[in-house]
Amino acid sequence: MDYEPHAIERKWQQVWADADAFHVPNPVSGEPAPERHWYQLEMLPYPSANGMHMGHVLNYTMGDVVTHVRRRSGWTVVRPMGWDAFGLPAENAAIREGGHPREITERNIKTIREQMKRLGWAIDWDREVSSHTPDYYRWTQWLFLKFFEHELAYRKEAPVNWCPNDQTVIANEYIVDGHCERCGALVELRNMTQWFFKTTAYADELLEFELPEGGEWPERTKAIQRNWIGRSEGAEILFRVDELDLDVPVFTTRADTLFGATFFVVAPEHPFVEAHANEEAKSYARLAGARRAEDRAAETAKTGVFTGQYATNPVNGEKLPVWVADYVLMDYGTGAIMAVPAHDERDREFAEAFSLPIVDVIDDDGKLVNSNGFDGLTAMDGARGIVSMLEEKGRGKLTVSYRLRDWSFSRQRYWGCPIPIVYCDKCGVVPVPEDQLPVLLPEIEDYAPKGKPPLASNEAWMRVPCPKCGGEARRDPDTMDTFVDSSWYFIRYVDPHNDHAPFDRFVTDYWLPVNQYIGGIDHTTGHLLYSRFFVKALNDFGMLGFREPFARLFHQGWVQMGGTKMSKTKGNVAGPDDILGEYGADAMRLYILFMGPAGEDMEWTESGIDGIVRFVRRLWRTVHEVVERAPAPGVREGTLARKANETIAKVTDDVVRRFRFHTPISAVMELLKELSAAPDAPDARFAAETAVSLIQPYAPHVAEELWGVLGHERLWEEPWPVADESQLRRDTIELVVQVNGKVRDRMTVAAGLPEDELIAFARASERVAAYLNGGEPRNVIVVPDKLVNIVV
RNA sequence: GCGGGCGUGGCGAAACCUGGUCAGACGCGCCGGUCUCAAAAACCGGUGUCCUAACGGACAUGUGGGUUCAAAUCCCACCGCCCGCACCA
Repeated sequence: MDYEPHAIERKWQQVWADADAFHVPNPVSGEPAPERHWYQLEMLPYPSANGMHMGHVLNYTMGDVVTHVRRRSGWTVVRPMGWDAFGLPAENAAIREGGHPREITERNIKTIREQMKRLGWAIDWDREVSSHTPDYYRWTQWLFLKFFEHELAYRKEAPVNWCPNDQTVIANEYIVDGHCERCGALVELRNMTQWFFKTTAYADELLEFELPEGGEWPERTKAIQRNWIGRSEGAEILFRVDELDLDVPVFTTRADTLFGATFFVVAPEHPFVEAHANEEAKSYARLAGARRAEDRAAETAKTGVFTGQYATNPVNGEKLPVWVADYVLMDYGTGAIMAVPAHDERDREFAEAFSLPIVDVIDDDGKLVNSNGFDGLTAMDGARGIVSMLEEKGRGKLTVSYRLRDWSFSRQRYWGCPIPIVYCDKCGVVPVPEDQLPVLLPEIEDYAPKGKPPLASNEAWMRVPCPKCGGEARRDPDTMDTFVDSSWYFIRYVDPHNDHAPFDRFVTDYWLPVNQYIGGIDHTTGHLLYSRFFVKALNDFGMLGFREPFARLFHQGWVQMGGTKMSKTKGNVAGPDDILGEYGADAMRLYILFMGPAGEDMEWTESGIDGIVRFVRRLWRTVHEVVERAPAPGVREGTLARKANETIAKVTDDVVRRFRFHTPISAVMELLKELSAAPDAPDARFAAETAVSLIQPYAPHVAEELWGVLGHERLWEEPWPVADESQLRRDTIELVVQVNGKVRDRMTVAAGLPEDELIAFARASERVAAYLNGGEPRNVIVVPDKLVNIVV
C-alpha cells in the first residue's frame, strides 16, 4: 500500500473529532482533580485576510508537539485557541472594499480555522473564543468597570497623532517619517481626553518577575521590559523663581553636579511657559509642542528660546536663565531640568549653541570641585550630601522616576470593544451598570472617521438615558485598544462558557498560571506587559490567586523571506497551503520544525522539503517491511532496541527539558536508518513501534496509521515511551587513548574496568607507544569508561 | 549612548546546558553508481581544507589571550553581524 497523505490525514482528523480526542473538561468543584495538569498556550492569532503564515505554523506546531508529549506522559493538558478579532485591518478593509468588518473578520476566522484543522493540531475547539463576540466583550467591559472602580482606569488629556488633512486620529503604525501614510500630510499632535490604565501604579512590581514555580523567562525579554519601565533613582529639587514667588521642581540623577547648573530648561508643554514666559517663548513652544517627539528627536541641532524668567539654584543662590527647549520632554521627570553643560552632552550642545556658561564641577578623578563644602567628595557621596542638605531646607528629596507611561487605550475607531461609560451633564462620568452589559457595538454604515470617531455619528446609539439620574446623556464614542481584549483572553480560555462572570475563581486557580507560553518577542512591551499588569490588578481585586500570568515563556524565531520578516507590505508572505496541498500536514509540520532551532530566525525555503518527504515515505515503507518480515513482537533487547531506547531518551529530553524540536527529528531519522537496514531483526518490531510512537507528536496522522499497521490503536492516548535504563547500559565501551590530549588510538574494552586496567590497555597500544618514544609519562588522566590521556 | 544576542563545511545545522571519543550527527545541495532506450523517482556510496599514486599526515569552530592533562564547549578582551530602547536629565 502506498503512502497517501491526504486520505490518511482526512481519516484521522475525523476520528479525533468523533472521539473528542483533545477536549479537556474543567474540574468539578469538590471532586479530586488530577495532579499533573498543564496549560499550554500560544499567542492567539489575528484573523488576517491572508490566512496563516509560516510563523503561525511554526508557533502552533511547537505547541502541538509539547501538548502531545505532555498528554501522553500523563499530564492533563489544556490547549485552547481563539481569535484576536477586533482591530484596524478589518475596519480599513471594510472602508476600502466595502462590507462589514464583522463579516470580513469572520470570513478570515473561518479560513484560518480550516487551515488549523487541516494541520491536525490538538486543539480543544470547545474552548474557542473570539474577542469580537458580545459574550466575550461583555466581560472585557465588565473588567474595565472593575479597573474604573479601583481607579486604575481614568481619563485625562493627552496628545494624539492627528492628520489635519484626513481629519482623523492615526495610529503610530500608519505614520511614515512623520507623515500620514495614506495622504502624506504632516502628522500633528492634538490634545484629546482619553482613557488610560494606570500601569505605572505597578511599575516597581512589573520589574520583579516573581515567576511561579518552574517559571522561566528569557533574559532578553526581561531586559527589554526593564528597559521599557526605565526605573531611575535620583532627586527632585525645587528651583525658585523669585519674581513669581513660584517653585519649579526638576528631576535629576546627577545631584552631585548641582553647583554646575548654569541654566534651566522647561519643556514646550510645561505650564510654566503659557503662564509666565514672554511671547517669543510662547510661540516657540506652541510650534514645538505640536510636533511629535520622534520628529523633534530626529533634528540634531538644539533649538530653544529664553523665557525672560530666572530660577534660583538652591545650593548657591545663583540666578539661572529659564529657557524653553524641545529637547526637554514633558512626560519624563517633571518636564523641567537644571542644565549642567559641563557634565551632560545635551546641555553642552545647547550651551554652545546659545553661548551659555559652562562650569566644571567634577574633576578628572571624579571628585567634586567648585562645589563649596562638597569639594573632594566622590560623585556618589556628593549627591548624597547635597540632597540631604536640601532636604533639611525642604528644597529637595530622593525620588524615583520611570520611563513607563500609563497605557492609553482609547481608540477613535469603530471595530473594537465599546467603552461602557456615559457622560451626563448632571452626573458627569457614569459607568454603565453591570446588568446593562454588554454595551453592544451598533451596526453602522460608514466606518470612515470624519473629524470624529465613527460611533459619534450614530446619534441613535450615542443618546442614552443617564443610568444615575435618567436624564439625557451620551455614550463614549471611542472603542478600546485591542490589547485590552488580549490582556485577559488566556483567563477566559479556561472558563469560556461562563455567562455569569468573566471566569470562575475555582477554575482559574486550577489551570492558571499558564505553564508554557509561546509567542513572538515583538509583544514584549505590549501584550506581555499589559497581561502582567492585568493579572496583578485582578489579583489585587481578589479575582485571581496569582500575580504572574505566564510561568515559562518561549519566543519562536522569525520565519523570514529574503532576509526580512514576512509582511504583507513587503509581499513576502508564505503560507502553508501549497505544502499542505502537495505533501500534506505531516510533512508541513515536520518540515517547519526541522528547519532549525525554533527560537532562532530562519529563512523560509522549500528546498529541504524533499528530505522530509523521503523520511516519511521511508518510515512508511520500513514499518510495512518490518510487519512482514520481523518475528513476533516482544523482543526489546539487541542493537536496534538499544538504539530505540537511546532515541527515546534523546527525544524526550530535547522536547521536555531543552525545548529543542529539530534534533528529535534527526534522532528518529537515525533510528530509522538503522532499522531499515535490518527490518527482520528480532528487535525490529520494537524499534519500529518506538520510531512511530516518537514521531507521533510531529506527524500524528501517519503515525496513527502506522500504529494501526503495527497492530495497535489510539496512539494519541498511548503512554509516552520511557527509556529502559538497563538497555542504555553498555557491556563494552570504546576507550579513547590520548597522548597530550590528542586522540592517538581507540579500542573496544569491557565497561566498568578499574583505572589501572584501562591504563594497562592504553599503554599496550602500539600506536600510543610510537608517540611516547619510550619516555615515561609525566601524568596519566583516566575518565572511567571513556578515555585515558597520557601526558609526556 | 544604554541593554540583549549571535559568529562552526557550498547551505540549514549538530556537538556548547553537563569541557573528553581523529568537530561536522541529521538534512539539503553536489559528485559517482544501480535501475531505465532515456529522463524523473527510488535506492546505494562519497562529500571540511591542504599535501600524497596510495598508506597516511598536517591544519581547521571570527581574532587574540587565559584556565585545564584536555576548550567549539568555561573565563577575559577585541573584531564583525543582528535585535530592542533612546534628546529619558
